Amino acid sequence: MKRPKLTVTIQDVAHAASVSVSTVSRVLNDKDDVALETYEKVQRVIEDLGYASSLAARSMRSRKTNVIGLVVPDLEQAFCLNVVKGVNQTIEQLGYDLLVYSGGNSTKRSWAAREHRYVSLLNGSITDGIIVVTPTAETFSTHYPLVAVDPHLDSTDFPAVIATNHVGALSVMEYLLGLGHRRIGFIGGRPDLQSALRRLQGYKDSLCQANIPFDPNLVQVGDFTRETGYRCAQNLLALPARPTAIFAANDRSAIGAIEAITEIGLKVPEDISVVGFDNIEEASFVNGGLTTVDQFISDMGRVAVEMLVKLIQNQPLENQLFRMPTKLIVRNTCRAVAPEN
Amino acid sequence: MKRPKLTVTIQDVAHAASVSVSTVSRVLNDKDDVALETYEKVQRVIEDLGYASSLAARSMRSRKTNVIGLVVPDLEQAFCLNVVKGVNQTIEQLGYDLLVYSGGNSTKRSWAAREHRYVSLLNGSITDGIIVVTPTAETFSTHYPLVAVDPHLDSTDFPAVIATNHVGALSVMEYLLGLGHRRIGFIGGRPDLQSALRRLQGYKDSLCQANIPFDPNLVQVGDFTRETGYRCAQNLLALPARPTAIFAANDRSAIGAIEAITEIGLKVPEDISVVGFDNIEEASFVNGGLTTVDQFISDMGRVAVEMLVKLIQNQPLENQLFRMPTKLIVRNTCRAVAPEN
DNA sequence: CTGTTAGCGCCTTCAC
DNA sequence: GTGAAGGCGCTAACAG
Repeated sequence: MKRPKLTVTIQDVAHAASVSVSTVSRVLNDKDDVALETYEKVQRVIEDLGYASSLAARSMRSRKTNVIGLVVPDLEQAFCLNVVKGVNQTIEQLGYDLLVYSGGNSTKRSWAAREHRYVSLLNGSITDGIIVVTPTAETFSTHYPLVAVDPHLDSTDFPAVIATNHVGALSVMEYLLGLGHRRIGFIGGRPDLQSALRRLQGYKDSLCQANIPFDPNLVQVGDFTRETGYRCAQNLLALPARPTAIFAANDRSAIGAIEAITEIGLKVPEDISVVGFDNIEEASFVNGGLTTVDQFISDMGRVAVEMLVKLIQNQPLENQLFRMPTKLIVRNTCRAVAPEN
Repeated sequence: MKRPKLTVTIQDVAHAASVSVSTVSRVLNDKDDVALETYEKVQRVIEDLGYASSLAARSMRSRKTNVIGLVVPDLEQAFCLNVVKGVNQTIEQLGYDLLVYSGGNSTKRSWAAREHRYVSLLNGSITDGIIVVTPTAETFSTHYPLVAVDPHLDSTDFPAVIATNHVGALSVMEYLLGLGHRRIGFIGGRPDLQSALRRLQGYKDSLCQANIPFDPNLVQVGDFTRETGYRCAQNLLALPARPTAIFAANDRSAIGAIEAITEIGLKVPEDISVVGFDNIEEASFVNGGLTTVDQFISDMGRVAVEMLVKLIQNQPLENQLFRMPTKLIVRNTCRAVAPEN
């Protein structure tokens, strides 16, 4: 025996309202040519039956779902979370719905596979377009709109909005160098993350450009957490020639660093300058205000959505690549030092 | 003119492999009765064409998608994020895929509507079952498996796993009272959140049970952020009769409170005891270890998935309601005080 | 204004 | 072992 349907379908509604399926469909899609009376009757039945049209069937027929997909590697990274935030806000305004797919903490390899899988699973099927955050896969096999957020710069054959980590790091270094610092410690982030790598590169490039020899001891590898920021700073402080400034690859590391510095009786910025990266909420009130760089992450989400929607609506894109600018936020954790020699 | 199909369908594969659609379907679903040779040929074509079967069509036909939906109000709340984490891990192990729908910061009213909307949009259509985190809506019109995480205790007509906020608060108070504290300040959380309310209720109930009159001045309304924790603590400290202990409704508030206390030259726990709630990562190393209560949030996600999968597979549930236990983690921010009189 | 008809891409009998 | 046909729930023509 066939067990009774669990779903109430458009047919049930049509039946209950004594009209045809297409009439119900018209009501559903707010077509104009339905008699008010019929319209109301159908609406009432829909209410009564608690009917909701099946996304699956709808998308299959009309190739348009009003749903946007978002594929993110890890919601626990602040970066991803902020992108989601921006996307969410924009989506709502634009009248789309959002489906997020997030990998947990998969390995890099397995994530690339799942990323791929999800793009083809969703796009053109349940989703009108997809935004992929920090894609691991080099490319995607979808013929539907896709926008990447912060992909590897060199492997982008789809529209993207990218963070300017390198430029941001440069601006920090320029600032620090301008204040007279020469021994600048660097607390890195997770080496498996592009952003971390690019910030480090910015650090190195600045040094190089300023003709300051690169000292590997001044670079500590962290993982973007406060805790390791603390430990990395301890290592830096234990150096025979202690740095006069520390550039942490993100705010949380910077906060950890400040703790380590304070703990041994030194003061920020009097004794050591500290700069972070990200401009998280806490940054504004740590140690009287942490100098850091804002990269407008949630705006990246917004821009990505805007690009995607244009793509979906077949409108031209001004730029294939949107570079989200970066801004140094000077607060109270840096101080000029007298030149050494 | 009809523009060319963007998707490669099962038909295209069948054609390219010179077999029938049903054969391809068999390969896709790993049916046993396919000649090895045919199987491999089809697989190869699938690879070549980058074919991926349409979720929409598949779900429509087979009423089974292997996708689980998760509806959360706000990913920025630590609670939600941790649930997602637990869900994610479990999902992957169980071979399901996960689709998350998250409201941004909608108002409570509008969220209830969207919540409803999403449940009916997804369930039975694209999703085999749904988990709703801290549902706002009282009930849902779905005939498909649905599990709630931390719903209002009284309005649950579907399976749920609930946090034991009240019990947790009780255990904190028991501990504090046991240490001899009588003037205990409370820093509340967002009054629109059940968890905050229940923790407050636990505070009040404990007081009542211990025959300590409730003093409204000792209760400050915060919003679960470090910043307001800081400000609330300042208010508490400015009281004519300063509390000997502060119970903050979450760890971030507690951390803010410790900052405020330290700032005026007092010490934790020597001068004031502080307890948090949540046991976030930071808690373990703030001020030498924050005493707090762990509620195993990500485990709630895990349990919810397990319940849901049982439901999907038509297996019986041992309990309709799973109460996730709570555990007081005693660290270094509390101290006994001598009885007052 | 409303009903009828024909698929969308896929899976599942049922023949062969 | 494989192909053909029917239908899942819905929308988009086309008739009336």
